[in-house]
Amino acid sequence: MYADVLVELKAKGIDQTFTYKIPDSIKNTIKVGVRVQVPFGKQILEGFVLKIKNDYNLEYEVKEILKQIDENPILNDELLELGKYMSKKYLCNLITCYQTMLPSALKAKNNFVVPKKYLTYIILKKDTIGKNEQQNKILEILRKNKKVLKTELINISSSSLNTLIKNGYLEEIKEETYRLKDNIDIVKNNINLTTDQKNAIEKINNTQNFKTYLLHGVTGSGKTEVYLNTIEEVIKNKKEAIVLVPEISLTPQLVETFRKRFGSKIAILHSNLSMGEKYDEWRKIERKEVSVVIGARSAIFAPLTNLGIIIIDEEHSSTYKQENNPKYNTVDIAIYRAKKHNIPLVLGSATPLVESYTRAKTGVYELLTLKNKISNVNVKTYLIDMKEEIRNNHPVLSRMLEENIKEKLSKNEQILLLLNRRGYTTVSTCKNCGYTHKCKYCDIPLTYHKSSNTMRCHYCGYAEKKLIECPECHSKDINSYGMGTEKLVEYIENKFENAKVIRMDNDTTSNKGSHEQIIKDFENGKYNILIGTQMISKGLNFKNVSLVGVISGDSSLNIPDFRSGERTFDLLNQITGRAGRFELEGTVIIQGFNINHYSIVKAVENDYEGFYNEELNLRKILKYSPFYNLSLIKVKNNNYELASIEANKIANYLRNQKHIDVYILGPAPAMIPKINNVYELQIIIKYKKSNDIVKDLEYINNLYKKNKVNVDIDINPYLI
DNA sequence: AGCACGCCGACT
DNA sequence: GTCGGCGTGCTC
Repeated sequence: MYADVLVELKAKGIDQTFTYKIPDSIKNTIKVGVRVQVPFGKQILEGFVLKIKNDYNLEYEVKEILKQIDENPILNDELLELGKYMSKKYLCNLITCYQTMLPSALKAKNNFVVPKKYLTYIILKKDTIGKNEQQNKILEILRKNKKVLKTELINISSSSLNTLIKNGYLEEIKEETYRLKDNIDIVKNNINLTTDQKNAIEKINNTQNFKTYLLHGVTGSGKTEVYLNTIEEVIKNKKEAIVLVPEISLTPQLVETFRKRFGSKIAILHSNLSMGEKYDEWRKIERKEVSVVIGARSAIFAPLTNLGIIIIDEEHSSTYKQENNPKYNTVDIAIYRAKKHNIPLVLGSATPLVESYTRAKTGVYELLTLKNKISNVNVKTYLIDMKEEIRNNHPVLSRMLEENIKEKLSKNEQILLLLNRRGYTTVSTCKNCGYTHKCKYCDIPLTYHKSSNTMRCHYCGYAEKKLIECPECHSKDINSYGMGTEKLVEYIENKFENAKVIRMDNDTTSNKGSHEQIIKDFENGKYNILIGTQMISKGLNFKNVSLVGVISGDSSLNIPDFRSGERTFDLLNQITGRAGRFELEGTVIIQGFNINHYSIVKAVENDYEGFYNEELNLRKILKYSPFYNLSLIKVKNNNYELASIEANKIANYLRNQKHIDVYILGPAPAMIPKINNVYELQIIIKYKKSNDIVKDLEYINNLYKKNKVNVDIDINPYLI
């Protein structure tokens, strides 16, 4: 017998299986989907068994499998097939697809030890009479209990314990344990549902076949309650659910709600878990100990075999698109799995993607709308034109925002300030010759970080010392412009003497648990102003917050990306929802230079439909989705000339195909033209019908598999 | 990915 | 002559 094995190497040239002989010792145990260890050239590698067969057609003798690693398949039939689908759809190696579906502990990787955690117990092997008081105490405990944690007995006397073990009366046994313990009291919630909620729940629960619902409801309209109710029904029918959220650590409050409702029936997968913790959660799923999996993007691959529903919360979030290979879109995968299981897929959002809302309007999805449940609290929103304020010598805080901060501080109420830029200053320039301090690997301006006294690149992470003099003209007159969160904190602390400010951005939340700590401290009133990047706009509900200020509400509009309008609308809509969610009267003040843009105006008016119509119109004129598909080809090399030559060849090839309704843009330098010393050129393809273009892309992808110029294709990218 | 092979320049 | 630089190709 022989096996086709897909080895762990992810080089573009090795996207194929290799045949090995199955030794007699594992003939009866080997299965498709298990990992095996194989010789490969001079190395030893791990790989997945994809096929077992009786013969092979190679003119030479094949090598033998060295050993079988897993008793049971790591990849079940559904995941095996899903990997092949992804590999084809996203033009990515099969092995990379399988590896991304699995937690690190289960990926094919030779010499990687599974991080198991054991608890050591002591059992009574042969009863005896103790030689002293301590020994008798230990023996007495073991006569009452079959097995006792070793640590408990060590507390009595470690030497007596060791003696008893040494003489064979007691035995040490190790048992694998889960790292995350849940002792959760399930709270039965008898919330009165609105008519909208009841209607949505009924529709979803009565779904007999695959169907996608778009659950459209503003913040506070009770989408979570719909999720919880439909999942309860799924569990009642002995089926399972996957719930996806953009980033678990940013939505601790939502996760808490789920834990309270489903207790230990739930597995939580997120990026802050250690490798061992992830492995444990995965095993709970495999062993059918849980029926609900909640997690970020990759939780869509949870190996549940009896799915009853898939829910994707905040479906518009860009985190659902993976930026590295395989560049999959989670919604595509969810649709694939929901079809396989013939079940409903629920996409929830207050601000759906224009594409999704269009699908709902055209009947591809079914639209379920939740109207605002919370009796309209007092929230007043103001747009401030900063051009006017600068003239009045108020370049950072408008007069109105300053007044309001003063007032809320005096009333002992809390304030959120959003500034979507971290660091201290954003650009450092020589006043004498105009030299700008840039990253030597990426060619973009470095941001000064005062807390670490370094200049940092926000793209590659490179850091160096602050310039004392200009490297070009040796002038010492270096000027720093722009304002990031670090500087805003300082500014506010100087301006308001009773301000207790805490900052929340990527720099202050990199340690495990620090995010939660900041939220807790702010909630408990240790601080009265929370300054942060867009991180503070999602999912947080603070009872005492009565003022939300957006320092630069139009900054996200300046990003040259066709979704920037959508992102701005989402960001402002979200942050606006942070004020006045409870009894307090809320004020929202949005500052900007371009405050008449429809994304800002409609966000303030909380008018999704209005925003959608404007945006759709623009997408039509500019030939973007949902009217056109988009694909992005990136050509990368550390030699610009070489990259440019190949990029032009590719663009010419595509143009020569002369497909109808296809537009080829470029090649042009990518938004960040050089990252880590590698130059990037991009070609954008806009097209109506996928078939022809997909064939061309497959051809190009194959052509460049062995080329030193790296060609990277992204089907329907989020960012361009 | 890692390793052998081979072709070319620099040097004991 | 020989050592070693790395570009190229192969691994069941």
